[in-house]
Amino acid sequence: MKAFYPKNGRVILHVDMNSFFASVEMAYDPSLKDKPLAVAGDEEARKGIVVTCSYEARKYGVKTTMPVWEAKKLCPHLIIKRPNFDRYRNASQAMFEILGQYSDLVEPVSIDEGYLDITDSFELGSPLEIAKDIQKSLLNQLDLPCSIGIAPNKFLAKMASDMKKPLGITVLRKRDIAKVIWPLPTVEMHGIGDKTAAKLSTLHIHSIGDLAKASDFQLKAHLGIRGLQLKERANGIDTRHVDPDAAGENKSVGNSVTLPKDISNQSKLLETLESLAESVSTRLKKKGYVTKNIAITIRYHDRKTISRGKKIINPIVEAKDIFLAAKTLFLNNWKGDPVRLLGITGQDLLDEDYAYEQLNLFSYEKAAQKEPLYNAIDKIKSKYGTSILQKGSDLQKEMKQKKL
DNA sequence: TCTGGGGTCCTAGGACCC
DNA sequence: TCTGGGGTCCTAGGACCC
Repeated sequence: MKAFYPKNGRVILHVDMNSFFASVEMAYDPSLKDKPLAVAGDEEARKGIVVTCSYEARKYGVKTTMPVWEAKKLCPHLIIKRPNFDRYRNASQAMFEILGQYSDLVEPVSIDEGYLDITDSFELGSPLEIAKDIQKSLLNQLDLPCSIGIAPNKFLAKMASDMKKPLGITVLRKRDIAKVIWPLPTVEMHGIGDKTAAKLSTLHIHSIGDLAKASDFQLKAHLGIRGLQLKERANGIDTRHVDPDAAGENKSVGNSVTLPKDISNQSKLLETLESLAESVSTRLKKKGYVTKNIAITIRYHDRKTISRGKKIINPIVEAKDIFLAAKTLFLNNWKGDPVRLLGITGQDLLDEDYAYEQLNLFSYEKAAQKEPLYNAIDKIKSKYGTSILQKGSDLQKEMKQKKL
């Protein structure tokens, strides 16, 4: 096991829960076990899409994102369950608690997968022993199956966890890359989707091995710097660290709904925006953010989707403020066509604590007590008025200019 | 009979400034 | 007639992932 890995190298696990939502439903109701099960939304409300399905259902060709009517055609006795996200979040939390017992370096990637850096967990056993133990714990304690990849970096660990499902454990060493990874078509690579695969095809790059040997010049010309990064990955190079703090911070918070029917009635659409503003506000508050940028999404009858956003000087979080911003954007951009989906997203998030600090820092009372720094602030205050919280960033700029 | 909802990252063009 | 070149910020869209 010492030979497993070069000095100064790392041992990274990628833990990927198998058909997570369906597995959680089965753990919750064991009578569903060994049956073809799909978690999907309501067809009547135009949300009839398979979100996840059991391996039993996959045998019939049922796949994620497949419309329910199509899935039922392939598998007439398919059992459909509505998604229950609270249930999945709870299961996810329990899962990460278990992972945390094996390393301090756990990075959640999504609700059902995460990376562990177990380089310093050698006292718990060899990497393979640790992986087996994790898999067993998740199965025994939560009744949830997973696949695990073991590799010297994140990319290879991710590729490895994909290779045996369900309940697989795959070790992928650098020296295995040419034999195991290179024969795969490019679209199998994490980070390459249909569009990029098609583009690569026109360059006569079909397998991951082709990509690994492709010319930098050509890749850069057609895919930009991303092309060069993909080539590195294809060669098994990935220097990203497992960062336990990476998750938990949001860059944006948004909600969207597909309407049960296309709507062109303005007041009905505004009602929808209002309720979206409510949920975005609630979620921002729960996560402790305020936002400086509101964007709306409109999808039309023909699925053409546009987004329109606007930076806001004064950070907001209240539903009425979010609604006002969204409403303005909507009325400025909507020409009356039937709408299929509406969404609101807060991007450019700011910690509410930070915003609160700004309030304290610039509050008149505190400022007045401190000389001479705050004399200048006083002047700025009289210029900007009393809504200090909102003007925090402007004040900061001005203070910077005055070298305060 | 089609085609959800939550995100992240990257790019390209225009405005604006020096 | 001719009309630089960076740098930054903002906006919109696209690709990808689960």
